Amino acid sequence: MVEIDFREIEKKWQSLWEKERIFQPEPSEKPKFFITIPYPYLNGNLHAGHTRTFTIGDAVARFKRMRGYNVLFPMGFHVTGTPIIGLAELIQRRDPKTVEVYSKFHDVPEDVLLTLDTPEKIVEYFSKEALEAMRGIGYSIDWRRVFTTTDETYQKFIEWQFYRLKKLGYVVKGSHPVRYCPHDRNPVEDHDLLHGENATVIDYTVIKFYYEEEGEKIILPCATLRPETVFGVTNIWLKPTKYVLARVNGEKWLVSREAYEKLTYTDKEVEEIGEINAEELFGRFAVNPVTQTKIPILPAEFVDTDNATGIVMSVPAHAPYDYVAIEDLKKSELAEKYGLKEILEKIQPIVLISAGESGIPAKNIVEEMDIKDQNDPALERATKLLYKKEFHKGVLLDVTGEYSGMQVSQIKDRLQRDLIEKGIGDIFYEFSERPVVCRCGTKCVVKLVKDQWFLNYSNPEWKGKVLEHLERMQIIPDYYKEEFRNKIEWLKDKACARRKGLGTRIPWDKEWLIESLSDSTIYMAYYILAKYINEGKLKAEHMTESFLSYVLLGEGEPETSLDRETVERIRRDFLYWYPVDLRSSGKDLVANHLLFFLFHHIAIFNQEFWPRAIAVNGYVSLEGEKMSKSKGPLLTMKRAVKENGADVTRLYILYAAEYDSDADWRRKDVESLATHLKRFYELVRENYESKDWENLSMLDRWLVSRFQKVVKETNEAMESLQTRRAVNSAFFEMMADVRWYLRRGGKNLSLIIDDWLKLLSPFIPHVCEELWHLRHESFVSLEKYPEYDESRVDEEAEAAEEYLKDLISDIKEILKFVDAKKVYVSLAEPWKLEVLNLAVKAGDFKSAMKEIMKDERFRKMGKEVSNFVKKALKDGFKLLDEERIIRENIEFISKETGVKLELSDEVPEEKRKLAMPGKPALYAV
RNA sequence: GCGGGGGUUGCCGAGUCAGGAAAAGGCGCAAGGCUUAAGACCUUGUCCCGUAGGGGUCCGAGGGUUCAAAUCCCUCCCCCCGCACCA
Repeated sequence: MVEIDFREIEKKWQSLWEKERIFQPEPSEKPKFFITIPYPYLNGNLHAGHTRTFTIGDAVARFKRMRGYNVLFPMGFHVTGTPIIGLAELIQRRDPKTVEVYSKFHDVPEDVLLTLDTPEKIVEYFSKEALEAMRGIGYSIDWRRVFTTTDETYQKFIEWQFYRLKKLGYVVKGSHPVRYCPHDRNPVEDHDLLHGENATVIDYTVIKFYYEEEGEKIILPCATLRPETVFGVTNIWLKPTKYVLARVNGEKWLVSREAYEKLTYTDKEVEEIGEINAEELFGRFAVNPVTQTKIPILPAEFVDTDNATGIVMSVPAHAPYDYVAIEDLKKSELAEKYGLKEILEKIQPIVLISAGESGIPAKNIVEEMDIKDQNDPALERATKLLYKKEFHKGVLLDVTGEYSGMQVSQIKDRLQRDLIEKGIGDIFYEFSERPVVCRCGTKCVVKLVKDQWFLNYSNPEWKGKVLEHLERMQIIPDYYKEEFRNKIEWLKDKACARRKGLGTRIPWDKEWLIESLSDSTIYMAYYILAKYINEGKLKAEHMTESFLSYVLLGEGEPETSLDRETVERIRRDFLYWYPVDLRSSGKDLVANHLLFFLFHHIAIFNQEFWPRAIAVNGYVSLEGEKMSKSKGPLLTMKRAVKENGADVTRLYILYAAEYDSDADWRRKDVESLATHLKRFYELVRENYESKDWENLSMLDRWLVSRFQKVVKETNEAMESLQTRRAVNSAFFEMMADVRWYLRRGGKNLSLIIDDWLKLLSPFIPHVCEELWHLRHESFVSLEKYPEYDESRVDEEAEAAEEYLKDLISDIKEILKFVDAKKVYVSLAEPWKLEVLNLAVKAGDFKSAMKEIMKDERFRKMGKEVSNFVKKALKDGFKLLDEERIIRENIEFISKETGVKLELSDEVPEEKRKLAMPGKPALYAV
């Protein structure tokens, strides 16, 4: 095979597409299709993951364009947030790991890398690289609309958006808990942690038990994850150690030393005013603020002063720990020491939850598991088991008063709210697992960030609208709709302001920056403005609030220095292009960006401009290994294209996996795919001649018919974004048929080549363009995509060819066992047509089988008959002229099998009996 | 734990919704052809048994429904992803 320089072909067509501006759409009478892919974040080079998502998008864009749509496919660059700043700092410091990863995996030459010591230089470098990479792989992007999220004009757009959201009441103030390092005085992200990456922040309900000292309430803030058990509290546990007495928001609280430290990071005002040894309190009584009952304060070693407040309420009926601790205490000398004997005798567990068992649940499980004392490790398991059971199956009993009859699983939030409203409850944030340690070695705490700006995603009305619109949308693959539904319901308010990073300031509160996912929600509309901005017509000073409200929402009058004609043109562009018809993205964005994308569109735009469809695709691994931007391994888009060529890279990534399943990039497979593409190239070049539609042979009709089925399959697959299925059909399966056609002596391959090139051009546009131009002047990229033409389907030709294949394979099978020179062929006896006639009469498979199975003869070979009938019906059974097929192809069969063939009755009786229509008897001698 | 997805031949993966020849297609491997040779290319084979186109096994495990189950129903096991304020 001749060497083909794919890179040269690719560059040639890329520059011609560019020169002829064929991917720069303007509004027209044609129906539009607006497809967007999330813009990449530029803290590195585009990699195989981007390659997958973007190539899927490009294939769809090209497909839709050829299907007659006016397609807009734009791209921008995302640089807002902290990682680029972090990277600049690492480069300044010449951090060895960073230098290694960026030179080795991101392919940035080391000397160049070291100059990228400011965020601006990083953005400039990587945006140039990204642009080259995307051009080099042949994406049909309209580059007139490119932008960067730090552009002044973009910031105007974001400011407008946030004013809008604020006006709608969707930006609110609040506080929220973050993981925080007291030493660095900063919130800590996952990669800043030494330990505890898996720790989450959980909210304990604090219930303000109290006792009185000289007429003043001293609050014992009990922290619990099960506030409903407050109705079953029999006592309070303190560790026999020193506690801190503190003034907390005006109240006097007793908490552990650790808890006091933690409180100083919350939004509460705290001040230490003394120290109390818990021992002084043992035997004294406190009041349960919910039930008003008096309960004793008792010692327990199992109390962890580093967990929440360090004060625990005891519910022996439902908490195995509490039950066992009371039993232990009865036997311990501590009871004697603190004079608790009498008190302990009186303690009776109070059952308040029914999960369908009798007696005291904690006692039952402790006895069942034979737990001896509070040091028994099985206690942990017992607690989990009981908790789980009661959470899922438990119902609250009458002792819980107004909550009686509620399910345990439903109670927590409501009770927490009620308690806080009554002034007897609070929240204490704590890590789910400890310790959580910062890279600097300091133990992290939960810090409550005050007066933070939030996007109010929990707003039920907003949520409701999003959920409702979701039902109208197309989600690909469809099972992701359920995932979206769940995530929308789960979404809580999101802090949308930051102290640090690149981006836009909150226009009414300039000390805050808008968080980087919050500024990337409706920017698809900005692509429409970007064209005018890049032309130099639209400038930041033109972009007043009223201008943006006018062109994007059609509201009011535009007060702007921009000329009216341009304003109107922008408005018309928006009306034409919006809404987004398809947003195609990696699945990592489902639980964040794609949700925000929906929420913000629904908040800001009129319903007719809400997104129509979302598609989700999976990740890419390298030789089975997970990719990592910051650690490697990584394969850049540029390198993939440089080593394999654009079309091979595209074809591979589209074919490697379907939908959200993950694709694996395997060098060997990619290389072998290159040979397929070369074979295709040669095949077309050698056979691309004028075609003869006049005298079609049966074989030609077969080829044309098979191609129609491929066209149908490919179209269907692309409509649902199944690129793997599409490539498999359009490329691989068609190749197999073409090979058979040529082997059978077909001479008229050109019958399908024009359409075949069109069919493949969304996947491998450069090669297709090159081949297409052997006989045409136009761009294949702009041709009309082939459509299924049923009139060209020829079931008879297909059945005949199938018959031939079967016959050859049968003969070969026999020849494995018999060393013969000649094969006699004898056709089936006519009565066997009965089955077929019955089947054809019945029409569909089910009733056919019912009818046929009534006959004992056929029933005996039920399976065979069923298979036979199925096939006959599926292929639109034609009574084949078997004799003619054999006679016409007798030489081909001989050539394929290496034996002589003869139609003859010399086949022995017992073999002739076995013959079926479509399956003649054979006799080899 | 909650939610979503999945378990098919040496590997990747179709087939499951609408039960009816399991294994399309790709990779890998093997044989033959072509070639000075290698590569590429073409052909064939690749669950087991079989000196006549056949038979058997089989779709994570176990039950059930049916003339017929990878597919429908029940029970169980295992794997992946998300659970956030980070792009």
